[in-house]
Amino acid sequence: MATGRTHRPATRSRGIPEATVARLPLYLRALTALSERSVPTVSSEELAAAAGVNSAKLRKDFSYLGSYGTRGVGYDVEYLVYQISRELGLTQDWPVVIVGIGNLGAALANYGGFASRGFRVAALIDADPNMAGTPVAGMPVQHTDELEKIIADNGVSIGVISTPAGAAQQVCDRLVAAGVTSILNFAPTVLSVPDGVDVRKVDLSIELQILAFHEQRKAGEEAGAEAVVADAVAEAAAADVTAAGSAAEAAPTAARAENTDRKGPDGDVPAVMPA
Amino acid sequence: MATGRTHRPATRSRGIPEATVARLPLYLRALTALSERSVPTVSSEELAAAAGVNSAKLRKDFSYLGSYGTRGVGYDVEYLVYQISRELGLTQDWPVVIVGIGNLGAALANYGGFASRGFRVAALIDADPNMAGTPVAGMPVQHTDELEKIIADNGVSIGVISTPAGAAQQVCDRLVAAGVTSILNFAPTVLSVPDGVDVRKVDLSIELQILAFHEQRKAGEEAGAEAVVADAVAEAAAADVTAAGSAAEAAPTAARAENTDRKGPDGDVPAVMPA
DNA sequence: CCATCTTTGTGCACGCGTTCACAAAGACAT
DNA sequence: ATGTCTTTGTGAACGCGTGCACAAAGATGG
Repeated sequence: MATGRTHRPATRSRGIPEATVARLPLYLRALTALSERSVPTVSSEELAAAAGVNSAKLRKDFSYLGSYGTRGVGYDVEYLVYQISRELGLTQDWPVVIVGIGNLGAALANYGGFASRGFRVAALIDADPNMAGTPVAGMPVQHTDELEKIIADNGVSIGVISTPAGAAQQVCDRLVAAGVTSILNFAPTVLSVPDGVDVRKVDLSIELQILAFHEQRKAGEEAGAEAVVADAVAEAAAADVTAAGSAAEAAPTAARAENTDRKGPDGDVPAVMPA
Repeated sequence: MATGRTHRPATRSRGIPEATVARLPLYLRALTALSERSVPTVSSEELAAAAGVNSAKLRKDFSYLGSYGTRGVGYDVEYLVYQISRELGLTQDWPVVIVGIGNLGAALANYGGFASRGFRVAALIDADPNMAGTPVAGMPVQHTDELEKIIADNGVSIGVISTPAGAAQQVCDRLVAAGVTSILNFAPTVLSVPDGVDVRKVDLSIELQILAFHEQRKAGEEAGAEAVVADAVAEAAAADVTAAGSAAEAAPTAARAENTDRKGPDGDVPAVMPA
């Protein structure tokens, strides 16, 4: 059992900060695009713009990899592509299994971004016997019973879980027992894994919820609470930060602009509301 | 404002740290599960374990929302569910459009996690005329031409982009022009948006690349790096992952269509091109 | 009503990540 | 060669996030 401990001791990596590692794929993509356009060199400023980050951050990130730039010129695109690929371990071929071939699993199987980056889908696995043999993305789906054998035969160390939440932990346990040490989890569940196994989580609904939070904040700043008329967004250059009266939202009485704006900096206290 | 400008003002949200907001959905999920099991109260320790975080962190997170706990007892599950839902803006209904109904778009349309959390798929939009009318997830796909009208009619403020990379920026521009102010982007591209618009990115291949990095590090550590010393590894079984030439080892039957050399299926060419 | 026990809420310290600003390094022109 | 100009690489400051440790608050039992 042993729940809990799902976190990573992580950052013990050889010098390279976790935040930097997370950005390397971003740089790599931008560099690949430049490479395809036969651009020979690129400055930190240009590359940073293409990757959507700060140039100083980019330079510092690269400094962890070594001094691959030339002052006064910039970075050699091809060379940098190679260095980052090597650092990320993409110069080798990573066999990957996808477990749970529903809509999402099928989407992942068809996703081109994998094959083009050193990943190879070694097998598609599903628990539904009726799916066995069905071709998805030009590859027959195999039954869960074969899981251990598939992993052993292909030397798979990375697994993708796109099953329903209820099956995720069980699948995870089997993957780990079979030798998988890195898992990308799409199921909305917290997975428990032993030390030494990395888990990364992608949760679609969480991302949306975070957006909703900001959206609500934006709407609240500008007008009342309720989703009044879907008014065309006028230039809300108001630029003020009226502390949202979120507490008052319980009583949605149209949009009261007047509504006091006392309380400047401090957070708004819920005040009432019986405990 | 031209292009560029991808940075976000970030934590300008008066009060609740961004990191905390990102965890609220996690707590909410755990609490919902408890609620369904009719658990009346929960301690920070228990809830933290269920959510996979540190209990101190959880308490601090909740402290930003207010003092909703009872010392010596814990938190009232139902009450906390309500408070977090309200804070995240999930007590209202958020109409969402999904643009790009390929494999991934279809998966998103079918994803139950949306409807159960205050999100409602208002429309599915695709540029392919042949898809128009085709039912996906019990809803007819509509053509891109209808985009502006759909957004206006439904008061949509959140858009999901699951198109190929090449079309993403264009779709994004249209969404924003039509009034969308929050975007969840699945296309492997950096989107440029004006201030006031939030963009969150979910990139499948980036996550895998990060895993590959750690995987490589693990393998390298164990094998003793480049040390020439002929170490007699007893448990060499797990080390075979490092074998670089393992590509030919499996050689699955299915011919992998065309080579991935030139242009990746995801086509990450366009990207940015300022000036 | 008091003592004890449980659990929250938070002050504080620490470390990571970000950003600024600038000296060093090299290209390039003269 | 020398000066100028561009761009890298990084020292240092700052801010955010995390986790510890503990006092305050309230429940519970006598």
